[in-house]
Amino acid sequence: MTRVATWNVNSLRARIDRVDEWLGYAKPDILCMQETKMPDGIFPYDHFSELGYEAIHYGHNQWNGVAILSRVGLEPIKRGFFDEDGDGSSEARSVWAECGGIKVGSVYVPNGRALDDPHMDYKLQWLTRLKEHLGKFADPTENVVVCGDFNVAPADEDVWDISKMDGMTHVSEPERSAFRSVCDWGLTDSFRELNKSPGLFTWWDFRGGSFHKHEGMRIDFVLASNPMSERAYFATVDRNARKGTKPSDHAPLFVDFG
DNA sequence: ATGGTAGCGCTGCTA
Repeated sequence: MTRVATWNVNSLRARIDRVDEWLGYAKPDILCMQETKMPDGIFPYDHFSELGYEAIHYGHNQWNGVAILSRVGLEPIKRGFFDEDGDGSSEARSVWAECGGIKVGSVYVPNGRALDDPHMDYKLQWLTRLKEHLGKFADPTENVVVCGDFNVAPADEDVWDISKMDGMTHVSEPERSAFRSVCDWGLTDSFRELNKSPGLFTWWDFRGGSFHKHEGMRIDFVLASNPMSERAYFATVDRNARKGTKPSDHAPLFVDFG
């Protein structure tokens, strides 16, 4: 069994105790993290090594930052897309490695902010570039997982109340279309394949008690190529990690592959 | 009720 997890930690420095706690009981083999919000120079490689995890991190500053932890081996492949230099001139939104015979990507898709904001165009273009990158990274007949915060709720049942989302980001047709286009490369939303119920969320706004009102969205995914998808047999969101002291606004989710 | 909270880092930006 291989347990593949993804978690937008919303600052690794602020969340390190919660991450340690979660690694201790969830015991993922591979954990993709987003929004570490730190440069590579202070990423706690040694700390995770003591916990049995190899790691690759890509971050420049207090924004973005992505990582992959693995306890089944880790061969670094690329910081950023293949058309990015990974030395600081581009945003740190993707990192790529091979872990125990699985090609793994950890991605943090731009937020978009609003439908009429220039960042929305950037978000859509970034998703197009992600798909182009996948073509160079791997073949969909290989073992591939692309995990992360996509900032898109792909279907109406992935938000708490679609009637309140008219004109809002994360649910617009251009965003959903761009997400589907990435999946059309050869990736399946493995969590949804295994959990058909509506109202299963991975993110809740810090404001207004959204978590306790169950007002969230499902915007984090473990996307799996067919050889991986066929092996997926269990998936869940750990809502307990969204409770208690200093939680991230995202909960971790994982998929177990036989 | 056009707010609210969290993190970073220093005053406003990002989400």
